[in-house]
Amino acid sequence: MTDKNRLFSIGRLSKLTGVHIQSLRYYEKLGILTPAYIDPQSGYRYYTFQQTRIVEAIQYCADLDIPLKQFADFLLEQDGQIDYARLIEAGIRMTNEKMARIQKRLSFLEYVQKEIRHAEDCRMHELVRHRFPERLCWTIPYEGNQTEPDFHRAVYRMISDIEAHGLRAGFNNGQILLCSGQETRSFLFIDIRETDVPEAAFPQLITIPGGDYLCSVSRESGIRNAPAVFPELFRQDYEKTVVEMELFSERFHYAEPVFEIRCSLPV
Amino acid sequence: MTDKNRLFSIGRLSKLTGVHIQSLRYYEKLGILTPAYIDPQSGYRYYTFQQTRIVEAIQYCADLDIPLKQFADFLLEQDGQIDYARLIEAGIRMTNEKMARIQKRLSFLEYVQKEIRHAEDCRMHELVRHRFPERLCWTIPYEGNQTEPDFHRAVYRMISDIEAHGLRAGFNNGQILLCSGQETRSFLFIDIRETDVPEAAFPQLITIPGGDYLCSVSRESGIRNAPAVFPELFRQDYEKTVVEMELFSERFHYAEPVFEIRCSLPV
DNA sequence: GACCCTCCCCTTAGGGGAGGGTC
DNA sequence: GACCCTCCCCTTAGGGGAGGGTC
Repeated sequence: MTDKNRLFSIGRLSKLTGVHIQSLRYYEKLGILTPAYIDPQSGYRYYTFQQTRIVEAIQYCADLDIPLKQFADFLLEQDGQIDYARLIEAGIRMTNEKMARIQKRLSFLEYVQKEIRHAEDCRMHELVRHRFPERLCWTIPYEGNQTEPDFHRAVYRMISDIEAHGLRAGFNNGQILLCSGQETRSFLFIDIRETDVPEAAFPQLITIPGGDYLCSVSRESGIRNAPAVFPELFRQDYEKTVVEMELFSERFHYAEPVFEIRCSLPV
Repeated sequence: MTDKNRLFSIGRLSKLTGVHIQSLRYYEKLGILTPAYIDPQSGYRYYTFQQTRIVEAIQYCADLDIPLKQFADFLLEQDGQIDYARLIEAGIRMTNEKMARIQKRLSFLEYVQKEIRHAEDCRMHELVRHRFPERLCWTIPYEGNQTEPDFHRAVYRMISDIEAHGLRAGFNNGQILLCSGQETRSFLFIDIRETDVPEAAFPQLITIPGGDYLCSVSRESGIRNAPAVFPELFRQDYEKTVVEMELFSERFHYAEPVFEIRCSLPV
């Protein structure tokens, strides 16, 4: 009935397209590639040369992580036609979106890499000068240091607060000291992931100013020792921001955290 | 024995990190996130605050499609440490590779989109002038047209030949006519995917020259009619390349293919 | 002898329960 | 009452067979 000279067996189609035989059978199962003819005796599948196009198109989808079931949307009503224009259009759109997502992750990785290099730097030298961007943080008043049992309870409470206010906690947390004249206020902080929240939205939000800081490493947590760590800076009278965080580390054991203390320089 | 105040239940860790409880249990199963403490009575899992870092790192891997089992490679021998430097380095490398792959696919999609637009153009107008890049093709001498049963057999033979010579067939195939003076040679062709193969590598390889072509659409295959399709060009005496291919189509049914015939213009 | 068939089990990174103890 | 436990079954796009007919 059918001119088998013009048809290809599944193995030949596989060779033609470079797609595995099992995949072709799987496409049939999904209903997106029906053989042109199936021998009723042997069950052998036969395909037309033109069906190579459909196989290619399916490959694009798989490559682009378009779910194959969705591929049926690109087959026009009349049997066998592919709406290439829409398929390609969707493909280009999804590819661009994916590129943007990956680009974002890449920037993040590069940011963390910078953090690591800074940490290395801090361990190598007594005092390191480094420029930091400003950072929006959620805070609560806190005295004491980061090794007391209270610290974890307070951090957990802050996280709950942040979530309760519809924000998301970031990766950085620690203590801040805001020193202006005789007055010194001490806080715990966690940075906020959203960048488009205005500082004025909640009274708990504080912006840690960007700019140059002097950094020093310590095995012990104690932000109140800042004047002893940075005597020259504390001899000068200006509004200081002091930050203490656990040092980003790929070297030291978590059970023995290392702390970094930073003090803003006069502008 | 353990100070539970400093530990987080699985639900709290889940909230802290934004990772599902099931995922955390799955990570334990894989051996990449062992709870700091498991209550022997209840089986409840407890985690330290520091383990949030490990969860984050696992998330980077999952995001980057790094197999999670491989994540163990980034945990240093001494329990609990993450080799962030290597992890980030691998992450950046893999991300860049992925970007390159996606970029390649995007260029391909854009190429196909151009093909579609050209096809549209051809259907709208009697004659279309279009510039094509040169293309390396595998050929065999062939008379007759693309609707004869011989055509498919010949195409299949060509594909086998191409594979046998270690090359890969591309998506374009059809007929070429090389007209120089009185002499006219007729071939079947399939384009070659590799771009760095020299034409001289095999006698079957022919480069279809790039440049401006006049294009016309026909419901029937018949490259030998070229003089009737392009009478003005055939009145002029220059070396012509005539190409006939199935028109790239998202409109017409495969059972009724449409053909495009192209003739190179004088330089 | 190479090709093709139909089962059937396995992979990754979890998601969605059911049924039953625990904080 | 909210939280956590252990099974158990399901997902995508196939890969790798076993055992048995077909070109």
